[in-house]
Amino acid sequence: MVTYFRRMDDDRVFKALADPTRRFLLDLLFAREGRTLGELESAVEMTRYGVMKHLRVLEDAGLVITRRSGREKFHFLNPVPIRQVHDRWIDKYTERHVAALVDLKNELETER
Amino acid sequence: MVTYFRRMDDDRVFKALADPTRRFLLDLLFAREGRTLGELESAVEMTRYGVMKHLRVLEDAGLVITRRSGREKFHFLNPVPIRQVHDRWIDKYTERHVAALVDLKNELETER
DNA sequence: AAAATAGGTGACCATATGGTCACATGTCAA
DNA sequence: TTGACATGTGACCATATGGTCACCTATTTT
Repeated sequence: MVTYFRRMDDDRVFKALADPTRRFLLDLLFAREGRTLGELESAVEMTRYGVMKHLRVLEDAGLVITRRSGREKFHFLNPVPIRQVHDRWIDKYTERHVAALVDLKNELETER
Repeated sequence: MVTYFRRMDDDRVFKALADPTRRFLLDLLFAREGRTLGELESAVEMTRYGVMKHLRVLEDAGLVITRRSGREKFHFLNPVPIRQVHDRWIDKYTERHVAALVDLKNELETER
């Protein structure tokens, strides 16, 4: 029960990952970092305000890091919180097995 | 945009992880697997129905696997979807660096 | 067979969340 | 310095989500 409350902090990370649009924004930044709001906006079927709100959520969660330059704001993906999610439920010992299993699954699925 | 829609499937995994109670249930199963509903219920301040609903969501997402025996139902943690989340935004090359960084962070924080 | 135990369903309600709009600020170019 | 560009804010609304309750089924025990 202690854990229950202590962990409430990373609520923001999981809440941020819960929305498909936000995950897609992370995908875009994963493919190529340093994008501006306008650039991201054009990739999603949504108004600028919606995208901004999503980016705000991602930034608050620490999943996206920004850097301003003049009137532009560049967005970068931060993988650290993702790794922490991983480490929460996959310990060092089982990691090898699980990773191998997932890799195998991917191979089998792409082979077809 | 293709990715955007193709990935809609794992919506369930992220939605499942979005709730603190569900994450706590995963913590409980991570600590010791094979728990029954009644056992999990007593660890959370919530009615049995709430816990059941959460377990259902976790099961639908594939994060929890169950096995019935008589009138009891045992719950087990499945780490595979967690690993898939990891692999989506952390590639093989940066994994080493990120993992080392997170480990270092943990050391520094527990040292104090 | 009756009672107790373990789990399950559908409806219901308060609140949280995603998305848009009107309006506003700061920066660059002509 | 005027206009265009890039990003920001607060209010607002429809829908999704978490939690409870009344009621129900299946299995074990006495």
